[in-house]
Amino acid sequence: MAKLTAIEGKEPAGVGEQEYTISELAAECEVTQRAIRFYEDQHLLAPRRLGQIRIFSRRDRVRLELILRGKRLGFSLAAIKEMLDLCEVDGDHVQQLRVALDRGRRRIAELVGQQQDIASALAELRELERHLAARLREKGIDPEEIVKSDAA
Amino acid sequence: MAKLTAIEGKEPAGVGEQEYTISELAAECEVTQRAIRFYEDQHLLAPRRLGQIRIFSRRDRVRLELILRGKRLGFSLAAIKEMLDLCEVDGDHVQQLRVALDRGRRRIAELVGQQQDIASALAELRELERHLAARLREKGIDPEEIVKSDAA
DNA sequence: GGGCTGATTGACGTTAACGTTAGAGACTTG
DNA sequence: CAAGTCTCTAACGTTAACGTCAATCAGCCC
Repeated sequence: MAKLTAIEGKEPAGVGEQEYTISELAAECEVTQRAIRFYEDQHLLAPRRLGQIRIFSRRDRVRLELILRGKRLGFSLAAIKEMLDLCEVDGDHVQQLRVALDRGRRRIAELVGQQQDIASALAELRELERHLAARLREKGIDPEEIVKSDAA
Repeated sequence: MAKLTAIEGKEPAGVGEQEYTISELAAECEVTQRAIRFYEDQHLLAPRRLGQIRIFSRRDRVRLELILRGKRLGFSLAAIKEMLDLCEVDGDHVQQLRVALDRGRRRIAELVGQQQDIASALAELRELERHLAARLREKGIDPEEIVKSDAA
């Protein structure tokens, strides 16, 4: 496990400040190491280094989890990066706060638009569903009857 | 306009059944010709041919518009194709109807999931918005004040 | 019959977000 | 000390949905 043992050795004994190797982080967050390295490449993560080896802090882990959440929400990495950077505007520069607020609002507007699009798509699909179910009933067949070979 | 003139010549005089060349269709639907050819390549469209030249019917145009709508809704071309094919299950083969119904329901489930994801993303973003706005007010600044350079 | 326009078929280029070898250190263990 | 494990960088491969030439062919105009 490389130098990690050495590191953990340096720390008194226990959890101290909880750090992770890339494999640990990958396992716990259920991503590949490749993905993690890629995020670092794209400056979404910036773990500290111990020689060559990456050491991830709790903060790094939180960031990664935010990244993954963003992905599940369908955001691009670029967008996620923007939002993360945006969240870290904790300086008291008014201009920065304003820009952040503005971007956030734009994204809200985008999402509201998407919501509406999805809603209308759902309406159409449900219409289609009713149509198909009706046609099956016409043929004296129960639409709820389970069809076999239903696996992934 | 190549053979088109010849074709229109064959038709009595006017609109007859309204057909389009690829450039006309592209212009009216605001897509590139390349995209249209690509959709044909992927079997999402199948215009008739007059020699080499593609001739699009009203039905083709409707299909294209559905494709574009699907795209706006974030569906992949594969998914769109599936749905289009699905909508055209007008044969009375029970098995087909059932499969179509099943797929439709799965997609509905997916979309409902997306809706929820977006809803929670929106909740977070609105939370962030409140936070930022509050911090600006703390500094005695009106969050609604318009920021310049607001263009695209 | 030379040129312009518009259509067609390749076929390579592009972006995003990683996957997948490949080769090479670093460290532990038998 | 050799094997095994974990890590690193480098770099090419992949999918989706077209963009962007390039070369060609067909018809119309003067």
